[in-house]
Amino acid sequence: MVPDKSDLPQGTLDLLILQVVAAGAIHGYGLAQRLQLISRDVVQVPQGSLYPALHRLENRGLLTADWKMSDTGRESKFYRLTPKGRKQLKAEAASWLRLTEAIELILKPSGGSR
Amino acid sequence: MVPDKSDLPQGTLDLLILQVVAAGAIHGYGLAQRLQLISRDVVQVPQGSLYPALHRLENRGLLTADWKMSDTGRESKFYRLTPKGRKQLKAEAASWLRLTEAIELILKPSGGSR
DNA sequence: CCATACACCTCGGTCTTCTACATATATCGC
DNA sequence: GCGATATATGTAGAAGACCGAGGTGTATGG
Repeated sequence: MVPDKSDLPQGTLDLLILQVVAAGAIHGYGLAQRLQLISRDVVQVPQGSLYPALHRLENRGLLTADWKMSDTGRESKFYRLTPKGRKQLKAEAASWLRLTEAIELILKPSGGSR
Repeated sequence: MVPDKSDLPQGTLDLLILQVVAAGAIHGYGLAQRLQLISRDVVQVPQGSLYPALHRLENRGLLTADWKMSDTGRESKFYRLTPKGRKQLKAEAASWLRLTEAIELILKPSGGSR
């Protein structure tokens, strides 16, 4: 029994999507499964969050998509990173790291500078 | 020159406030300064986020406040944790840890189980 | 007396996220 | 053949968090 699924803070979903898509073209449904698998059920993306997020990223020019047959014989939309998306992924990953380190400083009091 | 201030993902502000208040009664203005100091300018809480957040936490019964003189001679509202707030802090800190670990798994591909 | 730092507050817009609903195809068991 | 389930996509509406901009007032230093 996994503790509980935690809702994602805003912005992090974009980062996770970009990261998974960076590993290879994938369709939305599979992406959600993959996130859940890798995170050991901690990250569970509801469809009502997933698809709007994908459309946002596509509209912002970070992803491109084309319809193909999935290996189950159904039509699905495969997403790939654009160069702009790759750049954005880099920026967001760095930003995430900077933020988590800062929060770590606050959560674990140590050398509280002065 | 610090890279750039990053906007806080929703929910994390509550966690940070609870954590700082847990270290001792403090007023809003000082709390914002303290967060900025400890995080080395990464976390900068605008007042338009700060005060609504404090009111939310107070309404939810996680904080209590009373007016006192600050050491500069002005009236200010000093916040303290309630028992409920302490419990909530624990829960949110654990949740944050679980989430960051899960995201780490996604961001740094390694043993991607199967 | 004026600017700055301290200290509080609200309003309105923007954005994300989630719940719920809606649609369609392939496959498996019966 | 038929119904249930898994696959796969999507929209609509509501809730909520965050932030920019604005507003109030006091103390202090020049």
